[in-house]
Amino acid sequence: MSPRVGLNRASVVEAAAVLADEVGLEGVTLARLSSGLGVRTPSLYNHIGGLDDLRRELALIGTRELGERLGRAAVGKSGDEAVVMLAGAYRAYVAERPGLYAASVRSFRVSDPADEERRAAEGEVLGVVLDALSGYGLRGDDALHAVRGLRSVVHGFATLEGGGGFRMALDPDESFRRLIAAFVEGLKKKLAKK
Amino acid sequence: MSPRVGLNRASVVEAAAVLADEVGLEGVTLARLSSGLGVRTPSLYNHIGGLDDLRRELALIGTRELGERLGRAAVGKSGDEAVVMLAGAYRAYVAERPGLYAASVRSFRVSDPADEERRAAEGEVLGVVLDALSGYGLRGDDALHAVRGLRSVVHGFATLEGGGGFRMALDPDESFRRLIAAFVEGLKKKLAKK
DNA sequence: CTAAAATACTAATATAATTAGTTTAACGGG
DNA sequence: CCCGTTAAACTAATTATATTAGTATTTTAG
Repeated sequence: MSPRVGLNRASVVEAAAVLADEVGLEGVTLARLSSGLGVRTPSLYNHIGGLDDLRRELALIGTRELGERLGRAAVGKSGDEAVVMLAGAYRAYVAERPGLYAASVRSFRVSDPADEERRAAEGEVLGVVLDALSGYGLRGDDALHAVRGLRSVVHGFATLEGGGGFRMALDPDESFRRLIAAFVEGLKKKLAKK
Repeated sequence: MSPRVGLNRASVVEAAAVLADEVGLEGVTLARLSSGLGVRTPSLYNHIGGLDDLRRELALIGTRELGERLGRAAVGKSGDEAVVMLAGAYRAYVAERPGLYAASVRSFRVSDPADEERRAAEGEVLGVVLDALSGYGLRGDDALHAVRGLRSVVHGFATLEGGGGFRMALDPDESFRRLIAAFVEGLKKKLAKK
């Protein structure tokens, strides 16, 4: 139809991100993507290296966006409030951009341990959470255990929720509020003593 | 080569389960499966309805096996000990049969809400966890919120761990121990008062 | 204005799922 | 024991996907 549709790497990746959020990460095929962009499939190879490259880019965007959201949510907060805000922002991001989040979760440590960009992006996220937990006086490994715990809690809840894992009848907001409250409480009690 | 290899539905599904644990759920293709079984791909259709049917079967087995493990882990226990054993058994199952667990997580509520077998299997799991939490005196919605919380915590940790989401340096057993301890502590503190 | 680079294309290959239709082994009733 | 039905394997063909190679054409740079 049209010579020169005007694609570039950024627009292709952005379209893929939208698609991922709409139909799930598994639903992102080059055929579907190219069709939506009004182009034949091989034309995408002028802008991306292939499906793996595209997925890596989605993962990177997902991790970075998550880091930004968390950073903004925690700014100026400390202690329990910081954790609650962080958790809420994390959950909200998973709900808003499920495809990008799913891409970000596939760890580069499996696919390509030498990927420094992804390592750095994850390091950013870790830093934000460590900062938010600084008010509890945790040091070294204690802080890292706490970060793992918080991430597990929120990731677990958000992915089960997004995947339809909860029966509808019970308000998920309330479940989440209680879960975070319990974690915060346990953090203070347990990590103080051990 | 050989007429009558001697397949049946159970043996095909079992081979698929082994494959899923080895190469991941996404790696389970009918081509790979049939090749491993010494048969041409279309022959599998004599035993299963197709890839969707196979995945549903894996999900069902995963949910049921998880339920059995949890039931055995919690038997005779109560209170904190029951929760700790439950959590440990859950995490161990995810580590041992990651493919089956991944299949079980894809909720039937999305793919086929009318699937009564899967609903029942998930109900079994829920029942086991509710029983284990009975010692905390939680009733009705309070108990359901607590189950959601516990499941989120353990699912989150186990899937992040299995997906390579943790940096190697820090002992995951210790992270897990602390997380469950914190959750249990928070459960008592927070769910008593609200 | 022209040469080079970039972008889109067609054509072709390989893998995968699925359906249709065929062959043949196994098994049960006479 | 034989024959016919059933079940389990097969080949062939269709559709969808990713990917590579090679071509044409538009845009851009000098």
